[in-house]
Amino acid sequence: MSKEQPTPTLQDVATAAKVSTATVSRCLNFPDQVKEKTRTKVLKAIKMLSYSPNFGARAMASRRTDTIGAIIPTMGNAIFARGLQAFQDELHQHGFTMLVASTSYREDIEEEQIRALVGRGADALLLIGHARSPEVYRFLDAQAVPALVTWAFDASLSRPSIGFDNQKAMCRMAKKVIDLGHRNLALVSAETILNDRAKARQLGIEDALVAANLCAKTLHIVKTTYGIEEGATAFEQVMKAAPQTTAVFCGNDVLAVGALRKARELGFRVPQDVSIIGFDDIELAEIAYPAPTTVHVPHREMGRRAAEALIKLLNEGTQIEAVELEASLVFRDTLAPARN
Amino acid sequence: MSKEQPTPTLQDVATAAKVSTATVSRCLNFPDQVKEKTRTKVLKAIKMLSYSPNFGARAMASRRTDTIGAIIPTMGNAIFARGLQAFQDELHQHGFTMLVASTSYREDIEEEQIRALVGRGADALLLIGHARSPEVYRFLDAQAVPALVTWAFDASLSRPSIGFDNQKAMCRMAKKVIDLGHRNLALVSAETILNDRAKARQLGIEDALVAANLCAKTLHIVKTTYGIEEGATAFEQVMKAAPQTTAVFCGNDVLAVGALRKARELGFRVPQDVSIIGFDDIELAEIAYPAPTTVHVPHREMGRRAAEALIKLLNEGTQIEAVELEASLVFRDTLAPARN
DNA sequence: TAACCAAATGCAAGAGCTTACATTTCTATT
DNA sequence: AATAGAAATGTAAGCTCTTGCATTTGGTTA
Repeated sequence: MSKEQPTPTLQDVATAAKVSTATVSRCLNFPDQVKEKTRTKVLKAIKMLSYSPNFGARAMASRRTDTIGAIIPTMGNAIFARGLQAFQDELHQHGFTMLVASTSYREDIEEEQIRALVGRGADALLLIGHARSPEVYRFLDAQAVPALVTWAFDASLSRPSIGFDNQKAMCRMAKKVIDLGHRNLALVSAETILNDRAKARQLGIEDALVAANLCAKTLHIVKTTYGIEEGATAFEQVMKAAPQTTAVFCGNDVLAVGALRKARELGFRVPQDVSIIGFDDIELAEIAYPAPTTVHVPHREMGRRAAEALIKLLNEGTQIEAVELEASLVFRDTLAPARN
Repeated sequence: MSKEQPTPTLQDVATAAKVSTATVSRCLNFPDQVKEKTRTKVLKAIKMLSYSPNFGARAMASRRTDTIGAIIPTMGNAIFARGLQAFQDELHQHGFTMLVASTSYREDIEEEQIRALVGRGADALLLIGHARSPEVYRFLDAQAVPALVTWAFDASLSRPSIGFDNQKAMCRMAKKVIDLGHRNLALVSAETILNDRAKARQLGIEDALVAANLCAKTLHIVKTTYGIEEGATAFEQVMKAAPQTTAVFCGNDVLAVGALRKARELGFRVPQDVSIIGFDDIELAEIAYPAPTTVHVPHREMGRRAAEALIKLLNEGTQIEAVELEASLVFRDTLAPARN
């Protein structure tokens, strides 16, 4: 290890600049409280020693970190990336830092990461979806760390969320599909136990079926994990188990793109033989061929607004107010009237 | 603000459990040094108070954080995501935490992020590419924070890196392309000033040209920023400015996919009219149509190895040894012999 | 020139944890 | 039953900063 020469501290800088630690500290935090000449001296010492403040000590002494944590299911794809980037940009502009952690869609890891970020002094947290154990929320309350839920919106919950109504959006899409004559619907979905967005999307389709006087039970559901390959496999399963299917909904675009590829491989013409519908409208969707019909999620807007709300809360104590954004339907080339 | 009830501290737990703070601390860090009965008592108090250790304080007292920082250009796409995920998985298995920050390919932000992560107590850093100012390296040295470079490999540099030789890999690919009769090559590339990977890839093509007794100057280069749309636009520019081009290299798959789409839109048949070659072999490449020929980068392997090396360095003081991995050429459907 | 006041700086008390060392409590041995 | 030695627990110093309050400096004014 190279821990020989200890890293320089505030004290070292103070000594080198022949001032007190308080002055150095003020130099860093409130530059205009210190005289030009002193400041120059201190800055020189800092540069000379390559000093960098110890964040932990600072956080402890000042009781704030200007850090906001974001905990997302995965960074392995673009679903959250775009919104997160917007979130980060907004934070950065206001002098906040973002810390990201991912959970691989696992509840235990999420809890671990929440604790890790809180322990690291995150002043607030960005969370995806509402579904998590009450204990986690209790913990957040005990630590007095505000948490904002995004990628979902549910006015019935007391926790504020900034997002859109997954169920309503998917229901609208499903109604269109049903209008086009489709009666044998299938859904390739992520596990819905811990994923309220996936669950809501499923319910949305079922709502549409019921609204059209069809039986919700007729929706053929295949659960799978996340990934293009998984989407492909699931599509094959669907068509094997329910060959009469004319429209396959996918819980997200990644699955949809996999399904699309497999459809082509299996010789299905899309959309003539079978329609495929995605969700999210991520970059992937732009380049898939044929271009997938999907539900556009206002990622950037969501990220930006979430950051805005959190910053306001932290700086001014303004309570977060829930915001429902609109998801829109994007009709491209993978949806057509049902065959025959 | 809800900062009224202060968050519980070690001391609070100690009081609640009627033991000393030392015992609580040991309960958390060396559970088997404390008697079963005491531990139960303490754990109960912890749960009751929803206590969570303050990371900063712990780091300060114990002088280590078990945290490794990763600084990548962007999380907006899959290029770094996969390798990072592998990196993270490996770290997690060994009890380390990863902190990610992104730079939007900007040098000033990178420096800021390096300071932020070091300040936050990262025990080590993962960096992408070699290109950065000597001052940054001086800073890292002064702070005694080891940094490992990946996504690039250059044996001539003293800093160890774990990656592959971008130049060599691209050169191999370019040779194949030239062998297929292509003489009018173009390259759509990211800005190369601050991006040594992009630069190396360009040099690789030029090497191949020279090796084939062609003039390196004949390579028509269009610089652009990152993105599918940007790739599309750049492709159009290329074909407008140099219509005789028969093979378009792209600095990465994202650009390639954009180029591919635009080619289709403009009525070019790929690969009959024009060949398009990507780099990275990310997920995107799997679903693009036609499937792009590209250079496969061993992302996961790179991430895993980097984590391994860093952990060994931190735990055992073993110096990092540079590792050159092999990138492989993946021939798919967007490369064919030059027309006429 | 004395007196006053604001601006600049210094002093020292924490902030929440770990850990070396000291002390107490058990267990096992005689 | 007494006691050595191990195991468990406690005490308190120290990690690096920030900040309220005290002190010094220096410029104005009378």
